[in-house]
Amino acid sequence: MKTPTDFSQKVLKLIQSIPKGKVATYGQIAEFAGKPHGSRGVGWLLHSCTKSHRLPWQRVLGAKGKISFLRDSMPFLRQKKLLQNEGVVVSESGKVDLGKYAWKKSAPKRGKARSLLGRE
DNA sequence: GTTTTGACAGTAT
DNA sequence: AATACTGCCAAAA
Repeated sequence: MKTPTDFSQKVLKLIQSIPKGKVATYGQIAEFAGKPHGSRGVGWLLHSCTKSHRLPWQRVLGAKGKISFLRDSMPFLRQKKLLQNEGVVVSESGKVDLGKYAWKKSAPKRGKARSLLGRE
């Protein structure tokens, strides 16, 4: 409500809300932000935000927990390394075990009682 | 104000 | 199974 695109703010918030060792997908974030099909806007925002805020885009993977970049891409390797550093096991294909690292939306509402769901 | 792009996802063929 | 097309959103030119 108010300024432009709450969506972006939500997305940003969500990204920053991703705990270490966990990973979220564009679809998840988009859905949490209120746009089940706004994956594009999410990825887009991520890029924009990262440049300005340096968000943990590394924790944001593509669909199915797979990195969107090419396997031989430089960003891909960087991401993979970062994720591994976080404790996330990334396959050579750039796939992450969502069954273990899939991030659960804790509470996009900041300052509100965030129920500790997740619990792996 | 309109057009193009940008780190996607989902469904259909 | 892999590939193509479509749908969606937001920001920059």
